[in-house]
Amino acid sequence: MLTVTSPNTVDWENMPLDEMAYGNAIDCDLTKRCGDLMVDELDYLGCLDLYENCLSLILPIMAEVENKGLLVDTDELNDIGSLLETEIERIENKMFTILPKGSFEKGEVNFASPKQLGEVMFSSKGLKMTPRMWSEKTGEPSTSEAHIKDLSKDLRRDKKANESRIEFLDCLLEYRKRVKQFKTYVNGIKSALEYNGDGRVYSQYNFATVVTGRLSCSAPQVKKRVEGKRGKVNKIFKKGVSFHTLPRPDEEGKDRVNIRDMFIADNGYTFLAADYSAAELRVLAHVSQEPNLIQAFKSGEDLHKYTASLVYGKTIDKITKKERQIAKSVSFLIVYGGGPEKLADQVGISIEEAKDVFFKFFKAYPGIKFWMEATAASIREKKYSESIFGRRRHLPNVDSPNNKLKHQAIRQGINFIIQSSASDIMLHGILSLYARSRKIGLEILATVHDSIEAQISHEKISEAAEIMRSSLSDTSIFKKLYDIDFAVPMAVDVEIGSSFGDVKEAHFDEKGNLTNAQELSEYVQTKANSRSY
DNA sequence: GCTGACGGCGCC
DNA sequence: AAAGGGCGCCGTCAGC
Repeated sequence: MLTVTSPNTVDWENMPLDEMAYGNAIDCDLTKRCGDLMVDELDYLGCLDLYENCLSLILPIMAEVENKGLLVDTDELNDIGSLLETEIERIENKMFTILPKGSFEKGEVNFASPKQLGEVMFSSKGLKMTPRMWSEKTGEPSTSEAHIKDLSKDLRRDKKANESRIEFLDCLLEYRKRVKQFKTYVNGIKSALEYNGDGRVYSQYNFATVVTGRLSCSAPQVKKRVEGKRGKVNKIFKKGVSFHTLPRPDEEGKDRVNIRDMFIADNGYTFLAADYSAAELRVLAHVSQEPNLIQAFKSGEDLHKYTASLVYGKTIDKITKKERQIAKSVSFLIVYGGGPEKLADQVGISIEEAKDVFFKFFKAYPGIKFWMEATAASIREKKYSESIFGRRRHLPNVDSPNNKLKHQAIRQGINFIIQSSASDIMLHGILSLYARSRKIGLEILATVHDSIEAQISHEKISEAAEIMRSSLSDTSIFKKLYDIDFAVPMAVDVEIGSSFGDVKEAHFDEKGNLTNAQELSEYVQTKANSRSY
């Protein structure tokens, strides 16, 4: 609320209603007055259409999503919880046996403290490794994953002499991952369930957080004064988790822990997820108007294979997994502003090879290079960049005397256009879907940047799948609303299953009909029948 | 006991 | 020459 200067010290839950009503009234008044001014400003800047066609409409829809929340499978939660507990204990014990005898005993050192862990890894008392990356802010030796992997890779050159070090580093990464899963999700969801009391968890979708216009997602919290304690608010209760950071299992199926399995559709409902395939690269095709990239998307071929075939001068059927992976990486690095060094690091090739890949990529898609250069020039001149829907990001750092900041601003500006445009396409997709969802009873449960999660009663999965696919992929609305001829189709994949973590691809025929409905629905029903709800 | 900065890492 | 965009959340630690 606008009128609250220190929200963390206010006890909302115990506030008298009239006091809260008064505060809210002031907020409404101020918001309205600010709103009128801002509408004029939006009009002046050329993005009032976006606000009226999309942003103003989507707010109440997301409020509905927030209030609906998601059902948690508590059996799954408990299973994952005890699995993680024993796993964490096992790894921790193992780590202490690896350390030199008499150096660090269990209970004496906390691996979660980068400072203490640094002692273990780098001091003469510990594993005596030589650091080569340091924190930018504090100058302390880094214990980051990148550093650990780098050290580990080097140690493996003399495997015999470094056996225990390598093992420790492997354990450390595993330990961190499991601890994070346990602390953030098992603990987090358990305490949320305890507070909510309805078996559900909730997320909050924030509209004015992300510079590009993406929604951010966070766990709503209640600040509360606990009985028996004096003074102001002294406890924070979380009502859920951020849905945007839920981990995926390392290897689908192989990892026994899949945090996403804990989130399920309501009893009698099937879980559906629709996501745009390569949304940002499609936007890149549109803004750059690169003919080969446009053709790649129009062809309906696998994009990364298509790109690889241009880069390596081979037919698509000759493209190896590795070549496809390289083509995929280089595409995303372009969107983020990454260079050959990152590519080499990511896919395990030499920097020379990586430079060659970049060269050939730009040769295959010359319009991308041209667009990036033209865009950079425009950003330097105007000090801002602008998305296809008229959103702007101001980038004063293009004039910074600091080279790093200067180049960073250019990358941010280029990425802004792509990320922001993709984000608004998705918001329009939500609107289209919502408009068609009511009559079949489809309910949106969550959104994650380029995907929408929803539920539908079992018997209507075919209709629901088709509605999700067709609403999200409809680009004709951009012509209608903004006179934009979108250059490529927005392809959408739909998945259907028994939980957020357990979905299988839906297949459609040319007419858009779901062809594997029978198989999917049997699978989902079987799963649902085994649940206690 | 609280706050904010920081390291670290999850996702798109 | 070097260059990864955008977030949220956890624990630790220093400072008040």
